[in-house]
This record gives sequence, structure tokens and C-alpha cells, in this order.
Amino acid sequence: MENGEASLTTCLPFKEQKPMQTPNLAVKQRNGRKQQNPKTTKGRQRIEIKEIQEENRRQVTFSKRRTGLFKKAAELSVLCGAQIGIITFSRCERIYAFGNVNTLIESYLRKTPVMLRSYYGGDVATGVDGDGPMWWERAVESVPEEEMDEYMKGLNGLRENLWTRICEMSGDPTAQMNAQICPDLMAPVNWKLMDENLTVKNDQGQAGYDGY
Amino acid sequence: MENGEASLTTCLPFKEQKPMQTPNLAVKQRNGRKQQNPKTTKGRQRIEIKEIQEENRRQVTFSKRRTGLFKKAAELSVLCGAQIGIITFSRCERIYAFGNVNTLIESYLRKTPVMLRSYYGGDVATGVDGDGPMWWERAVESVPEEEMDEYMKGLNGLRENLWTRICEMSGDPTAQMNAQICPDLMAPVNWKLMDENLTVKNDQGQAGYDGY
DNA sequence: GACTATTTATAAGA
DNA sequence: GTCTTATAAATAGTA
Repeated sequence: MENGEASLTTCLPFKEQKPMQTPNLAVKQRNGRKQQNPKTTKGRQRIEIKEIQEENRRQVTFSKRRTGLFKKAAELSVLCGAQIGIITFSRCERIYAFGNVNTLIESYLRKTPVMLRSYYGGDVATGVDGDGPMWWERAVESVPEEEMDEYMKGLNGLRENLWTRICEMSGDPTAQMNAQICPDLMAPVNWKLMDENLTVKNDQGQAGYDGY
Repeated sequence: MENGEASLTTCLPFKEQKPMQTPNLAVKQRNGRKQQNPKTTKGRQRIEIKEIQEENRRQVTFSKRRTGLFKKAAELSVLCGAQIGIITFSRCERIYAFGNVNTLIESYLRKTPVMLRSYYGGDVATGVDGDGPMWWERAVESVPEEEMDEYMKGLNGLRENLWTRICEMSGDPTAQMNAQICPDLMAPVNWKLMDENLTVKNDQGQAGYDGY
């Protein structure tokens, strides 16, 4: 399921962190002679803000911090009566979203040209649809399992409507006929079909590179 | 720009906070007799997660926490190689965005076809809530001539994308084969607009299709 | 924007 | 995923 879509979303020029001190130095000194309270853990450790290489650790961090991020967003939303939407694509293209994303996206798309304030000035303010192909003309990636239900619902509804529409507009009976010739083209897609074809997703702790 | 768009974005069920202790009790006790280090501030105070009523304080909090949120998002993005986009509407409808929002929105929309109507400009202005018909369900006759181009473009792109997806989702090669059997189902539709009565006619486009 | 005392998030481990 | 601990980091109130 890996593909070469590697665009990192790095939008903050990090100010350099304070110099990374040797961890627990003070603690060790304090405990040097008399360990009344032998530490059971190293406690929180400082980490550099750079891509975590170890697969597992990255996964854990993603999970923890995503949770934290969403919590922060929820708090902000409540405290300040703001509307917040977050879209997160994990490395393996899994979507995690927070908030009323659809509603917000619509609002966003409508208002962007006018009053966008970007956190990182440059790239956001480019218009709704640039010169490139429309989004629906691009390749479609796999959909994470937890999104599948909603996805299929939308897709099937979309297909039906669209098909009807095309038949109507073409004013061409053969379209309908063709549909009868190739009924599977019209049939609602049952996503269970591809269940087997999916790479090891879903089961955590699997050998999967695709696990979250 | 003020309107009654009041949908709160509360998506995390807050666990009830720990009981709010009387603040600084310990400190005051510690400092009771001998104030070697007279506190210059009260330090961070615990606050309840509920809408801040005081305009000014809310504003400050919004600013601070939004900054914090974006920073967290940036860190997460870097640490885990994830793509993250955040859209924030302040109460006064100001937009603050983080990340490659447009790109992410496109990715998101690709996986959530329900949102399609956002993209056909002619119909977007009707409103945020989606009870009405999707734009592609609109009667062709009602599409103004100047919008017809975009409309057809959207419809065709929609169809192609949809087709691709159906093929993909079915995980069934016969879908592609069927496409060859019934090429007209796959072929882009060249619509010509008949000037006078807004009648739409279908000119069969290229029949040969090589897939995507 | 800055400061400080405190709360909160979280890295590492179980 | 959960819990714990020790610590790093965020931030409320202030000036």
C-alpha cells in the first residue's frame, strides 16, 4: 500500500531547541549516594523533533500525539467557541479527522479566496482549484477500513445518481441497455469483496508495515 | 459576515476534570512565614473547559492555544511523517489554517465523495447544510449557459473518477474488461450546448480507452 | 511580545 | 489500547 506520495507537511520552521542536555544527569547525581526513591522509569525524555525512524516508536508517538492534538483542539473549540477541523493522514494513508470536517471544508473553500490567514503564509492561499487536474481526476488511494462504511455509502449513492444522470443526459437508451449487459457495472459495490485483497491492515501487532 | 453558524466542534467526550482544588494552597502555606522568594505571579491557573465569557480573555486564549495547537501539529507531522491540516474558524469567522490545507482537502474529498457539491461553483452558494439535491442531480435545463462548461467538466470528471474507483473497489479485472466491451460507458462525453433552448446533446467522444 | 508558577502532555516502560 | 512515573512542555495570569 506504500506509494511514493512523500510530501511532508512541514510548515513550521522550528526554532532550534535548547541544547539537549544529558538526560537525568541531575537525577542521577541526586540519587548518587543514597537512593531512597529509586526511579522506576526514566520518565518523560526529551526528544528531537525529527522524523522517528523506528517504526514502532513512531507509531506509538503518532497515536499518543494525535490524541493529544485532538484533545487540544476540542478544548480550544470549547473554550473559545471556535470551529475546528483537523485532517490527518498517517504515513500509510489512513485518515483521522477531527471535528465537523465536511462543514468546515465547505466554509473554507468558500471563504478562502477572501479572508484566509495562513499559519505559514505561502502555500495555502493559492485558490481552490489550481492549474492541476481536479481532485476527482487523480488516482484514488486505498481507504482505511474504518472509513470504508461511510465511503461506500457515499460512493454508491454517488454512482447511482451519476449513472442516472448520465443516462438521462445522454438521452441514449443504449446506456441503459449497456447497463443491463454489464450489470456488475451498475451493481452497488460491496466492499467486503476486497476485504481479502487488502493487505494486512486492521490487525495490530501484525507484521504489517501498514498497521495504523 | 456575522451569522448564526453555531455548530460547536466538540468531538472529544471530556472526562470530568479532577476536582478543582483551591489554587495555590500549598504555595501559600509554603510561603506563609518566610517569603524568601515572593511569587511574582500566580503562575498558571487551572481553568475549566467551558466557553470563556470574557471577550478579551477568550481572545487571548484563542491566540495562545491556537499557536500551541499548530505547533503540536507541526511536531506531529515531522515526528511521524504525517500530513496534517487544520482549519480554524474563530468566532468572528476568521480563518486560520495550518498545513497544506488545500492538498489535504483534496485528498480528503477524494475519499469522501459526498462532498462533491462543493466543487461545482454554481451550486455552492446555496448553503452549507446538505439537504438539497447534489449538484449533479440538478436538471440540466436549470444550468445557466455560462456555467455549462464547468458543469460538464465536473460531470465528466466525476464519471471518470467514479469509474476508476468502481474498478478499483471491485478489485475485479472484469470491470476494466467490461469497460472495453462497452466503451461508450467509459468514454468521455462531449456535450454540445444547443444555444436556443439549452438542450444538451451528446456527441460520442473517443471510444478507445486505455485505462487510467 | 515576556515572565513565572503551575498545570498538562507525554516518553519510556510495564 | 491502559496505567504509571518522571520529566518536558504548554500555558494562565500578570506586567
